[in-house]
Amino acid sequence: MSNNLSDNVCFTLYSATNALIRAFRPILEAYDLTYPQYIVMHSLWYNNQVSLKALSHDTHLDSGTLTPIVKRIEAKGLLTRQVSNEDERKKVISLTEQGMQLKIDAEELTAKLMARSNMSMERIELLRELTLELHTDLTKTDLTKG
Amino acid sequence: MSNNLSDNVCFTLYSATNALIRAFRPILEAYDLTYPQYIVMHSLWYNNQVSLKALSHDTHLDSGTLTPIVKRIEAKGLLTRQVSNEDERKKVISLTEQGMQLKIDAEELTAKLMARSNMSMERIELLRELTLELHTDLTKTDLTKG
DNA sequence: GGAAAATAATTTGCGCGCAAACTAAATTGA
DNA sequence: TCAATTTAGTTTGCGCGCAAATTATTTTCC
Repeated sequence: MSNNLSDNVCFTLYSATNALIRAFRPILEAYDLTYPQYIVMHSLWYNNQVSLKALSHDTHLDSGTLTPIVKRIEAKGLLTRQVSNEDERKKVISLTEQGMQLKIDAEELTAKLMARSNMSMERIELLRELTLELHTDLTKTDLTKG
Repeated sequence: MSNNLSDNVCFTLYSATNALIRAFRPILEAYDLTYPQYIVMHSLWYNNQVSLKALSHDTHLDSGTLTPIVKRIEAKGLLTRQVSNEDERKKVISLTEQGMQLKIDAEELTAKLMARSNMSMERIELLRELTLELHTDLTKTDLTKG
């Protein structure tokens, strides 16, 4: 007998994510990055010189989304895209010196943001586990069996 | 010492939401609605004849986002927008007969989707509470005090 | 070896999400 | 009263997110 949007987990998840990205924006603006661009940089800081496909797998962003994001980061001079020698379909995405130097202590940045919420570490960790579980389940059942 | 994106609650939240909207898409396509459009309809099904501002408050979507969404739903013939008599700045958004008839048993639709995950009811409810808490905290601390 | 299928990345089109600028109407207050 | 301020909604510009179509390269397998 739910008649309230906030009774709906899809809606609360959706709203919380929008609020989180919104709260992240001014923090990331200091680094001239959007949140998806930050995700890509974060991925590369720990896994440099990868193909777009590998980056797509790690960031959970599809190639059609990723191509323009990577191009924009390239335009800022933080990475380069070169055709692979072994396989000319592939592009090797590599951080520039500037891109490596931008490496932000990622945990600190997240911690800084999450400190704005009054949630305990335990509840934040619980949220992380639940959303990870949901994502895994939803992408597993993409066999359109439902 | 996190070096993995999935260790980051922001990322897991972001990915889970994208996956959820993606999974919702084919289900909502049968009703010719996007997820944000569905949110607006859901709000109106339980709270008809409201201003854009009231709709904005209920859906957590800002007016600049809402105006084009509402216009698109209007184009489908599911609602009307009329200038208010009392206050000519305001618009009264009202469901049409067709819009009311579209009313989907909202809980069933969400349940149908969440059934695709293997999460228990308890964990889904926990996720709802945590995301609701996070949203509340983040919008409360928008006093740019951080 | 070469046609067919698979794979990697790009492009196109559309609908958000939102900050910022704008228009128009209502309210405030000297 | 009427100028200044506030409020409601729209518009603009930009960056996603993604499905679908496209291009180019590689692999498969006869």
